[in-house]
Amino acid sequence: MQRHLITSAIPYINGIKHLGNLIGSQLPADLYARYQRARGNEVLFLCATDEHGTPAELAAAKAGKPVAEYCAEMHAIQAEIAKGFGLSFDHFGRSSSPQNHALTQHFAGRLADADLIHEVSEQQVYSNADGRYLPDRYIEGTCPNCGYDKARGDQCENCTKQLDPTDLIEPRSAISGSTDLEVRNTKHLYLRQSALKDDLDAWINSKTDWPLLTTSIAKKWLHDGDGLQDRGITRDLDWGIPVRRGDAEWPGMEGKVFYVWFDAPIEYIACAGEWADANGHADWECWWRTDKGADDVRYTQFMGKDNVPFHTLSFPATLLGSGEPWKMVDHLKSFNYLNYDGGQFSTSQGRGVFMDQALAILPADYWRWWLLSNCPETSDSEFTWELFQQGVNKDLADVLGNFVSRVTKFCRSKFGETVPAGTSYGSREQALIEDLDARIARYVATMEAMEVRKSAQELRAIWVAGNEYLQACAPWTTIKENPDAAAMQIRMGLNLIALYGTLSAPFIPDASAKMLMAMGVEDAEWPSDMARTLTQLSPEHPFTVPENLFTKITGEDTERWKEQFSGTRE
RNA sequence: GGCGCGGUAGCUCAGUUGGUUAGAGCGAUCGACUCAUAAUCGAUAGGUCGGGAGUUCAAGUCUCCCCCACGCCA
Repeated sequence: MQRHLITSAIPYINGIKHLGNLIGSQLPADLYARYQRARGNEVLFLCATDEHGTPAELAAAKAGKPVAEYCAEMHAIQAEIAKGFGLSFDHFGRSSSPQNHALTQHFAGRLADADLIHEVSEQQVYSNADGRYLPDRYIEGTCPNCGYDKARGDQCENCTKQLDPTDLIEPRSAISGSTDLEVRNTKHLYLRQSALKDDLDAWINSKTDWPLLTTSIAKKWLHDGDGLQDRGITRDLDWGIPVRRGDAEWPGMEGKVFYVWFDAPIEYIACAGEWADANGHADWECWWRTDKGADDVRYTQFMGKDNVPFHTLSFPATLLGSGEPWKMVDHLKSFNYLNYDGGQFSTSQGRGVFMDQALAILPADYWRWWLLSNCPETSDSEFTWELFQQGVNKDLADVLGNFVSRVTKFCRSKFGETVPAGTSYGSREQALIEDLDARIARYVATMEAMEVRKSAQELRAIWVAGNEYLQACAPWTTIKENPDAAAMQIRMGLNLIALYGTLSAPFIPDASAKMLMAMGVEDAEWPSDMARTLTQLSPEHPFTVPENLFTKITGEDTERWKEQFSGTRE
């Protein structure tokens, strides 16, 4: 039995994520986790909300709530929606957890001991009216590059130029609007990533089987220009993990917190601690410390391409720099972007379909199937309502749903609601068994390789094989001449439904559960021997005719949704 | 401006280390079937693989130049 540690990039707390976020990490991670569990492997699948930083504070202020309260509420909402999509996290944690506080401070202490952290004096804008520093998005003003008058301290949303707060023309506080600002000197901690450049380079170069997208981004950051740059890991904010050196105070750092990018990936580890505490497991380090049992763990991370630098460089720098035997990622699967109807999905602009809206109009399986079978693996991919309608109707309703329907209804009307006996399997059935053995071997190979689109194609081909079989043996004709042969053919059909229920579960868990329940299969085993699997439902075994598994999406539906989602949210 | 990923049938995409007549699904057309969610199954049509030059016995697949789209950075 293998042990799989699987993490999905942790979504930011300030609002509900859109379908692009979903397919960019959480959904493929869930596919892989469900598949590995189905294969009988031990899986720890972790995700969390990323709760610190300026956007969380601003969103809380906008909602008129204390930031801690806001985050707790948003976490609960995101957790509920994740459940709605069937995301099978073993734990959905929070980067604001006490476990992450302790661990983040621990890492900072270790890094400081290793002389990998240094102090830098820099200029920051202080607001006299607000009585605080104004980092990043807390300050607004006119962009020196394009003249946009609502540019933020970290970036101009209009021309996308990266800015420093001191660059802004006519700066003002984003909190109070006050222009009573002054520039002060303040000290911040920097992680000396540059000192770890060679270690990181060697580590990346050892990953020869990683996607090109992943390694090329990492190598670019390592070698471009002056090479890997040191990064500030502290901020002048109230909301965050207080800067401490392990258990000790950090002189000169009073009132400061760690910057969100530093503590967020550490939450992958802390989340295991949260999981252990929540479930009464004493031992979470067996998943994360190679000196405590994690040396046989295979660790896979899933994320969108924008997250690759943090996962290939910054977080590994934290782990390597600590000098402790932490488990490093074995495989990093990254994704491109899903576009919405010719443009981008956008959280800040409210453009596209958001997770709660998606669940309000259709069940999770519809989205899971379409998103996974069209997931942006090799390049950006496109969501349009027409493509969505086409894919769902053809694949789910016509190929799979209708197969279940035609087999079960034919059986009920001709033989009743128990599996008919009939003759033994003949040469046509033998050929089907061999064909399915080969197809499932390919399905397994692509799933192991995390080739999501190809896996979906193989699975679909397995569904089609059922229709081909049925069409070829035509039990509705056979029954007139040879009822026993027709009974056998339908027995095969029912067994195929049970097989599909097992194989399809990673993609469409709800429909799969319905198939298995209708066939009266209690605990489905992954098929290793097709001849045995396709006789698991023996004569006399009772079954039920399920409701149609999938309802088709109509042209009126897509017209309505296109209209409904054409504007921006809120 | 620099860098990155792409540009393959109407649409969405596969094409391993260069090697027989370039593949799949959808859509289209025709046919079969009638158990089923007007579903299914089969067949056919459709591409000078963005453009040009080069290397090679042989290039969608390697090299160079150019064009286009997207992204990141300055």
